[in-house]
Amino acid sequence: MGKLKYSTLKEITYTLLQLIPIGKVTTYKLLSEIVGKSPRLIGKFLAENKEIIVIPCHRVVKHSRDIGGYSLGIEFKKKLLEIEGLKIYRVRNKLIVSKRNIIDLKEILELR
DNA sequence: CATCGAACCAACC
DNA sequence: GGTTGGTTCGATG
Repeated sequence: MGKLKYSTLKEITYTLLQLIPIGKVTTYKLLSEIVGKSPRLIGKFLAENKEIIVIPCHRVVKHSRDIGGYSLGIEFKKKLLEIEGLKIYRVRNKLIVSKRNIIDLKEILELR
């Protein structure tokens, strides 16, 4: 996805988020590979997300499986994910999601 | 395993 | 031009 403006890329990212099933998460990196921008920028898009309800930005974690950040606090993010059925482990002051819960949207979209 | 620095890229100042 | 993000990766101890 080459020459698109910031606001368009952001909308695309938000649309992709809607495709993540409840009980699954994806990562900043996997999203960045679809959008064609840096994971850092994907994080920025999510941080600017105001529609916390309709746009499920809590379903994005770091590629290291660390739960990552959340504008309403990572404890709340943890709670939301647990409500959706994910198991989250606390490993030495880090919150980790298990690998089988992480999906790559490229597979759903058949982008290969 | 923990810490660190660099790469990342558009917005904002 | 420098700083700033809900990040990542490789190097180092």
